[in-house]
Formats: sequence, structure tokens, C-alpha cells
Amino acid sequence: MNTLWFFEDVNVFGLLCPHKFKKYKKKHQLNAYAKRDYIYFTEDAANKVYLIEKGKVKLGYYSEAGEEVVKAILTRGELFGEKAILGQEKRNEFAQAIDNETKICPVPATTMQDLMRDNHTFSLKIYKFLGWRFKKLERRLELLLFKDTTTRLKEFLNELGEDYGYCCPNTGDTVIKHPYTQKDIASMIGTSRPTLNAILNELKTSKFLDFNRHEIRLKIA
Amino acid sequence: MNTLWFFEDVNVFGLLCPHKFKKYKKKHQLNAYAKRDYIYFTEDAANKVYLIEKGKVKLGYYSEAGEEVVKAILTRGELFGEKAILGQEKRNEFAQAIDNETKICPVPATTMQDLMRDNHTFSLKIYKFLGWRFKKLERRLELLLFKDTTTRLKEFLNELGEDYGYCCPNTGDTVIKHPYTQKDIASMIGTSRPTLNAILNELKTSKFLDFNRHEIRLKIA
DNA sequence: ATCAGTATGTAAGCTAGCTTACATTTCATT
DNA sequence: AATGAAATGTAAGCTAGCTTACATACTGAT
Repeated sequence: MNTLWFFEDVNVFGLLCPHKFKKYKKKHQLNAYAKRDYIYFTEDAANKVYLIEKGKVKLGYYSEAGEEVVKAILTRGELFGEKAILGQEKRNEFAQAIDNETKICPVPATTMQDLMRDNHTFSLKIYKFLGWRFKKLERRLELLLFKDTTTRLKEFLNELGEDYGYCCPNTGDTVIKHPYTQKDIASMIGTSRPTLNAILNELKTSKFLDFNRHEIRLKIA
Repeated sequence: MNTLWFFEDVNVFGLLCPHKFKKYKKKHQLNAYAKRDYIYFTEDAANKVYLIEKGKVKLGYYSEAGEEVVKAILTRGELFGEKAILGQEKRNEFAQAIDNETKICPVPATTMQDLMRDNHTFSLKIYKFLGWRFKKLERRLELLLFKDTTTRLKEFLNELGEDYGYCCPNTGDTVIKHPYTQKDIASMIGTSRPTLNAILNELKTSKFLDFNRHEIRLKIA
């Protein structure tokens, strides 16, 4: 099952389809970005949410030490910048296109709030979506508090498998074609790049998985 | 400044004052709890939010290893269980009274949602409140990722000072009378109890702070 | 006042994972 | 095809903070 497009039978993208919301239709637009373009940057005013129509978007920030910290990489159908709905004033992260021809649909936070007021069902679904993001964050904190790096990596890969994975018809392995570098993954699970690499190679040796630059293959147990 | 009662000029408690909301008035009630009573427990249905009218409430959960993990201890005027608004179905934490005569005002999540729909200003304030909780969680994650235990403790104490602290008129120190044990604090900043104790005593020796069971005194620089 | 339970103080020994440094491989661009 | 930049592979050495264990000090309840 692919959770990118659906969140508990909620297709957020479809929900915002301009055909369903006349009020919103007028303002509907699509912005195109090239690789490395920023959609927004830390400290920018946070007054829009964004839907990814095409391409991939990296969300992250820079630590005090100046290193890039990746929070997530999102793709088609996913929504980001949602904290603008919750009254965030300034972004505390950047959003950067990492594919050429990334197309993004911006929706003003006030529009979202209007839509939510006018449509009870819609508001409940957005609430659920926000709750889901909250839960993910809590889960991440918990993993960081109690689990060692290997466990966190496995957990991350399982989640990744749910989003990007498909079952290889020949072997039954879960094949994950993903947009992350090892540096990205290390940053997301809270470890150093060399440690991540070592663990990946240990897991390869122990036949838990196989990997190359572009895909990770979780072997069947 | 005391941020317990006010959140960016929002007195959440006052906002929900039954005099302002006729619809809500009918359902208004107060439940009393004794020390150690649970207001809710992990896996309970999440359909209410709660306002603390009197006393203190500990929020936490049990790790797989069975140890209690404290998320926060809240007092008068503070709201908890807010994830029910966001469509959470089951609690992933417990809420326990830690004072005798703790009084809690429960508000059904659906009532909150109704109030939010009917009153734009109110909804924006609740959004802001949720955004603030979100930000706190992100901040905690960031500290855990990048800062050592001493730094996390200092950060925690500064926040605590904003909530519970007052300035000692004689010395200018910030005096914090707080409800936490060292075990609680250790759990909140993600360290072990012995480590926390050692650091506290180091900070005492280095004249950064002074403490006893009931209060912590942050010395002026 | 006593006692049991809880909180705090302290130390020894161990290790996961960090940092640093460098080699090798792959990729994108000209 | 060349080349510079980025990603990946690997190893050595170090240390913050964990675990475990035990002593001491409070505190609330009877």
C-alpha cells in the first residue's frame, strides 16, 4: 500500500482539487521549480501551504554548526508547509526542489482556514492530517530516546518501504527506489554518515538487505 | 512573565469560560481527582480535551522497557489532551493527577470543533496553541539531536524558569519552585537519573545554580 | 516515633557511536 | 573522455553518558 497519495482514505491532493472548491478555484495556480530552487527558506513568512503536483521537495534546516539537517523528502501528492495553518509566522525550515520540473501548487493558509470553516468534512480531514504529522514527530523522538542506531535505521526503512516500496515479483523482497543519499538518511535518523554507512554494510553482510545508490532491497525474513 | 496562563496573549482557560460560550455552558462541568488518579490512560478513547482548573497533572507513557517517561507536568490554566481535536483516536500517553484535589474541566473534542467553526478568532487561537505545541516538540527533537546533556538541562531549566520561576528580590536569582523529581527531569531531557544528578551537582559546584528537593535557583551570571 | 518506600548522591567499568581522516567510486558537465 | 564534485567505504582513537550497584537522606502514613 502506498501512503503517499492516501492518508487514511484521504487523498489530500484530491481534496483540494479546484473542481470541488469553487472559491478556491479562482486562486488555483502552479509554480514550476528547477532542481535546487528554494520554494521557501528559513525565516520566510509562513502564509501558504504547498501541494506537490510533480517532482520532489526536500525539507530541512541548518544546525548551528552549519550542517544541513534533512527532515523529509516529499513527492507527488504530498503536502508541506502545513504549520502555516497553525499560525506559524516564520518558517523554521527550508523547502527545496530536488528534481527539475518540480511543480507546486501554493494555497494561502487563510484559504485553507476558509475552506475548513465552510466544509466540516474537509476540516476533519485536515485535522487528521495534522494529527498524523504530530504523531510522526512524537514517534521520532521516542526512537531517538530509546533505540540504538540500527533499530532506528530498520524502523526508518520500514516506513520508507510503505511509502516508496513495492514487492519484487520474483524474490518477494521489498524494493525501495528512493531519493535519499546516505547523508540524508543519517541526518533523518540522527546518526553520523560514517556510522550509517557501516551499519548499512553490516546489514548487507548479514543478508538483511541489499542496496546501491538508488535502491534498497529489504530481504524477506 | 508567566506563560502558564497566557500564551501569546491567549488565556486558553478564559477563552473557554462558559460565560462567553452559551452553547458550551450547558455542558460545563468539573471533575475532581485525588493524587495518583488517572484522568485517562494509554489506549483510552481520545474524545475530550481537558483544562486544569486546580492542581497538577503529569503526562507520560511507559517505554517498552517498562519505565515511566514523563512528557510534561502541567498546572492550573493549562490544556492537555489536545490531540483529540486533531482526530487522535486513542491516547498514546497517560494523564495522572499528582496533587490531591486536582480539578479538571473536560471538553468534548466535538464541542471544541463546533466552537472553532462558530468563532473564527477562537479557532485561530486554538490553531496557534497547537502550532506552539508542535514547535515545542520540534525543539525537543533538535536538542536531543545536537546538544549534550548539560546544554539540554540548562535549556530545560530556562524554560522551567519562564513557567514557574520568579526573581528573588534579594539576590536577583531566578527561583523555581517546581513539581519534578530528578527522575522526571532526567526523563524529560533524555538522560539517565544518575547522570542528571551528577550534572546538577557539578552545576551547583560551579555556582551556576543551587537546588534542593523543591526548588532550583538559577544564579545570575 | 517508626518504618517503608521514594528520592538523591556517588563511583566503577563499559561501549555505542562520534570525530577525523583518507581512499575509492560514481556522477554530471564540459 | 576528462575532470571536478559529490557520494560512498573504511579504520583508528576517544569520550559522553549509560548501566549497575550501593549508600544515604527524606517523607508520608500509621
